Amino acid sequence: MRADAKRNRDRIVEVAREVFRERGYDASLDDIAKRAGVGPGTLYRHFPTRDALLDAVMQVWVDRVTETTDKVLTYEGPTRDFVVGWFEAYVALISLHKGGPAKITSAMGVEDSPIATKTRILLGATQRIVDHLRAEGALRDDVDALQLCRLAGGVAVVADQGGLPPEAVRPMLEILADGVLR
Amino acid sequence: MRADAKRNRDRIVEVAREVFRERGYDASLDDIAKRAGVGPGTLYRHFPTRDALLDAVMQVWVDRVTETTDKVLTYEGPTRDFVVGWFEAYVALISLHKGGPAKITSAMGVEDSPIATKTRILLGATQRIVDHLRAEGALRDDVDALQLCRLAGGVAVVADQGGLPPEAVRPMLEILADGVLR
DNA sequence: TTGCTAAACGGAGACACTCTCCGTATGGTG
DNA sequence: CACCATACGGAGAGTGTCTCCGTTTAGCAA
Repeated sequence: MRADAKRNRDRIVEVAREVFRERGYDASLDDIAKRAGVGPGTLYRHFPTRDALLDAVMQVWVDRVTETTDKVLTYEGPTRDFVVGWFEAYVALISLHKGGPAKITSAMGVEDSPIATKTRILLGATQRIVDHLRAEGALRDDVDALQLCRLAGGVAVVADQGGLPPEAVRPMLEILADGVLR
Repeated sequence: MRADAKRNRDRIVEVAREVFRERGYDASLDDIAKRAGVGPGTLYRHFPTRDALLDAVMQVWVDRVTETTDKVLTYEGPTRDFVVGWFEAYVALISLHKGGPAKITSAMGVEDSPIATKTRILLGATQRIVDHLRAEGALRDDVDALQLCRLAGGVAVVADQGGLPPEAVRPMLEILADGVLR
């Protein structure tokens, strides 16, 4: 890749990250291009679809998922709190910008989604949590990581779209936790 | 209201119902106007916003909610099945057209929403279910109707946006049921 | 350094959707 | 049957998406 191309690409991603956070996932792409000081053509060449851009924006985020999972896994205490803790972390991870939860959760389990890379990473992280719980024999047999992602994702979507405060979200996550544990 | 006005209004609602079901809540309003054989101005005069139109489209649906609730309440059998039954009915009710679950669930509990009438009806129906469960002492104390709507709504959103089949939805509703019961 | 070319740029503009304004048409009434 | 409040509908402004293509430039080879 040519140096100028890389420079522009990076700049677009950086601007997009800000704009998505400020204005949500629906922000105008031409506007992002303008703010990045490039023409719309340049933006669309680098990122043919909105999802492609989102995918790039989220690259940094990938590392955070692993970190967060590591941290949650060190928790020593009641299993229920452990699960609720994971759910809260999960919701926070997918709620980085408005519209994120819906985007991610509806792509969950869909192999050919444009953001499949990202959902696979989340699923992998959740699988680690599931394995941990299975080892303790604390999880219901008929529950898998995909379901956990969808359930917590559902709550996150509702919270995101309805603008719910954390104190309204936690009780719902507790209900989920009680539902998935033995 | 003048006769021609009423005729046009009814026709628009009828067409909108079809189009929303076929194409989802994002369908073009000008297109609906065209299909109804009226100008965009006419559509927008009758329904200043997309939500106003949706509200009109859903009027019939209101009756169905009450009916369905009545029916669910006659069920005699295990409490868990009763709750799962209600959740399934709830999800079906709000999934009449694509995008419906998100629209309804994010408006849930928001007083000044354009579709507040509809969410209040759903909330009322769910309250009847909650009362029934309370009488049996089967429900957790810290759970209310609003939470139930949001939880089931979350699952419905995920199912709707991800195109999940019923057999993927039911287990999640069972988990919810186990979470909310004592 | 210079010249060449593939790669990249960027903006004009086609297309689509939303929503409004206003000249025209008409139903209902006195 | 004449009047006019009510309703119609389409032209068009505003905004966003996305493409095409003429212009520019980075990077390399001589």
